[in-house]
Amino acid sequence: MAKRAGADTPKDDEKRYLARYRPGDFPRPAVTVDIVIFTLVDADLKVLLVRRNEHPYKGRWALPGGFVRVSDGPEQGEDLDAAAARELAEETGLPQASAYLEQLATFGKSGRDPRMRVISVAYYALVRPALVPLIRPGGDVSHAEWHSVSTADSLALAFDHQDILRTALDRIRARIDESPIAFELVPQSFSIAELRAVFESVKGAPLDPGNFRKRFFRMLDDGLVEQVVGKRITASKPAKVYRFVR
Amino acid sequence: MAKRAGADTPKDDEKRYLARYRPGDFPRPAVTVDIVIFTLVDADLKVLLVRRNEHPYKGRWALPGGFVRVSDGPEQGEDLDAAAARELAEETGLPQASAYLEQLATFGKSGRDPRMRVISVAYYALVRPALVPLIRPGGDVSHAEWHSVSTADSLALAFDHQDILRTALDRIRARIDESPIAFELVPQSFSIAELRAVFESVKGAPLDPGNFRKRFFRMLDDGLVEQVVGKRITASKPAKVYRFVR
DNA sequence: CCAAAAGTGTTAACAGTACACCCATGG
DNA sequence: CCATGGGTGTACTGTTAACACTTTTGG
Repeated sequence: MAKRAGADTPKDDEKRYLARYRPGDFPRPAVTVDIVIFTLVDADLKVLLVRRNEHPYKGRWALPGGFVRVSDGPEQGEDLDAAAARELAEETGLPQASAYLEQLATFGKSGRDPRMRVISVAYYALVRPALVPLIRPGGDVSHAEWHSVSTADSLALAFDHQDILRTALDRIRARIDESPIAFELVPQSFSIAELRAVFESVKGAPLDPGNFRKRFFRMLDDGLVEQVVGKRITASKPAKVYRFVR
Repeated sequence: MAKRAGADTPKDDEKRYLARYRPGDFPRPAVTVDIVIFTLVDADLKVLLVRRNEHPYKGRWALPGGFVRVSDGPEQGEDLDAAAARELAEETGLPQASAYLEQLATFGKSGRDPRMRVISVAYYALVRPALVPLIRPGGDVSHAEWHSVSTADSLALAFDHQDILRTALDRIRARIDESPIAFELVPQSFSIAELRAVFESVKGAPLDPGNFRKRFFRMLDDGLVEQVVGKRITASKPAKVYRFVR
């Protein structure tokens, strides 16, 4: 292992190896991102679906999604998260980073797309109700529509999108009690009742207003939320409004 | 839309479309599965790492893994879960389905493999301590070794495997309180103290024996575990043994 | 007998649930 | 003035955490 003049350093060795390297000709799957986009309209949890106007599953409702742009060159293409953010922006017309976006799971059963082997990395997104009117379906989408999650179950979605939707629902139902995702479905400032409506819609069950209030005040004590000036006009007594901290 | 004789049914339409379809020549990423294999040795949580003997990251420790076998033909290749199970079996020499295996997350940052664009679907596996002596690293693995998770943090793993390992640790630490994965790291029949050791190793903190016992008895009441005949010989008073139900 | 770990019991604090009730407001 | 929903209080229950204690074994 003595060093010869002009000999290999480990770095040289690696450089030569990588320069010689040619991506193998093993077959590769196509990789897509599919996004389960949720919002709340009239205290009802909705998911954005697009109608397919090409085979397979022509005419069926499907989750918005698209291919991940990659390359084997020195620029290897977009990150997975970036691909999801781009698809979300393209399909909704919303500006980048205006919605909460998180990876859900990856679906790669053979045969899930009859055309070719496709592996889909699924994400879920939460869009504030205030942004919903801004949504202008763009890109290659012919027709996008909000569906109530309760009716979307009986809709015979394309591919395995039923599985993906169910997984996303399970995920947000489990996560809403543990993480602050509920604040992604209310306006920047909100009343306690509005936040409760988010929980009720996601959980699909009514909550006791008094008990929820106590739970909310613990969040206040913990500094998770703080009161802001203003009142929310309701059908009865006006309510105080709060905002999520950081 | 009137039906002509011998005209297109929607099915014919779809068949013709699919027959004409040729997978696009869009570049595709390589897709691998990487597995974070955990076990418990002497009440210490271990992870199985392999030493790379090729560039890039030659000489570094890495998670076991390999390419997903796919094709665009009518047989599209193995499911993702099957690929993970196969890799697990190949790398450890254990029979199929002898360990708990679950998808973790998908890692697809551009540049994570300098050779080409690689998207890795990560899984984690839990291997019962009793099976550890049976492990005979096979396949393309030159050298595999159990590392304590505490020391593996400071090991400069290959690729982004440090991220993957940390994600796996976060996952099992969160899941051990919510799901019965703890029983996957203990012999078929076990004492309360042995189960407690699993929790302590995963959480990385000691638990009060008395309080853990009460928690365990709730599991007994719920029918989650049941007592079996026999006793566990310990350094002191022999302990009753139990098994996980279903 | 002694150390060690199995096994038992007690207490306080806290979170979740059910439910009764008051209060301010718009109609 | 009354229905509505915001806002408040209370009693009960179950869970968790801290900790003191007894019992049974091996050495």
